[in-house]
Amino acid sequence: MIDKKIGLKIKQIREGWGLTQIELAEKIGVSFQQIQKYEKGATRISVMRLQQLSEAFGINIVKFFEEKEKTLEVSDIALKYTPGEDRIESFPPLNKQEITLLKLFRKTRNKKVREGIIKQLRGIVEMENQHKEPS
Amino acid sequence: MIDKKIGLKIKQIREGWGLTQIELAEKIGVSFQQIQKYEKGATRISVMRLQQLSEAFGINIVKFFEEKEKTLEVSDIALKYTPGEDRIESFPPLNKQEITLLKLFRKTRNKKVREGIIKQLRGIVEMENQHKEPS
DNA sequence: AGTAAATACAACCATCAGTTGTTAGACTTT
DNA sequence: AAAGTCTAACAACTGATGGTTGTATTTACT
Repeated sequence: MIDKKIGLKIKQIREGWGLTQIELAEKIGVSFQQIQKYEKGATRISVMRLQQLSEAFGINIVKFFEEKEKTLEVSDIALKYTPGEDRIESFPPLNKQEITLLKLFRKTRNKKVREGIIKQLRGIVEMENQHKEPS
Repeated sequence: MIDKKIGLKIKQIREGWGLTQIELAEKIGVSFQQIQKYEKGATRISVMRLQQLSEAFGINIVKFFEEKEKTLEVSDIALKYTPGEDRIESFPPLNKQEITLLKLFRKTRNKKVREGIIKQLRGIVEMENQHKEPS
């Protein structure tokens, strides 16, 4: 019962952080299938694991026990986001540049443009990696 | 490590409540020897057990994680990720596309690239607006 | 100092946390 | 649209350990 709640919380935070199960698993040193079990509440989570998870996420461990979502203070940034799309509750802390990026990204209502930007970024990242360490 | 801390906490609270290991054990349905292991930190404590213990004691589960009397609070959120930069905690939830964007954006270590992307986006947005409603 | 309690220590056992393997779906690329 | 890649779900297996029982100390009260 409680493991299910915690598991859901883990999943929410992980997705909010933009991590895959695999990435998270590597961070705390278990298989990604085991992460799945945690998220599903299929196995009992030990306090130790919770501790590791909280470190991986960079949050305080008690966050896992907060019942309802500590509502997010949206006010300060105030930009319209399409309220109908599926959104993820928890998210990584953003710096100012990233916020600027997101605000602009959300301003353009052109789907093609957004996809193009992402594709472009993907190409750049790939290029950087190839340049740095050719496997 | 953490199990030892928690175990000590359990012992302290139990003694504070004036319970014997046997009494506590009966309350949560394990042998008193197992309680000993918890208190010594000899076995990993599961979140479920902690939950049961918190109910037996009639306290909130997060009490087990309080370091000292000092209440540690929200401030310690995730600054370890990029120490130095100032980060903002709250932001409207991100959808999947936006998370993809952020992940890519963070992958590129090149400052010029990031600035370029933003500049480009800014231009696009401006163009869109002019095209739609010429003042 | 005897005995009844609470706690500590040890050895064993059965479960289940964690592994590997496979499959299915969601996106990208050609 | 087919092929390749990445992510997540599902299954079967196994070793570690959570949990048990048994015995030995310690503590405390008469």
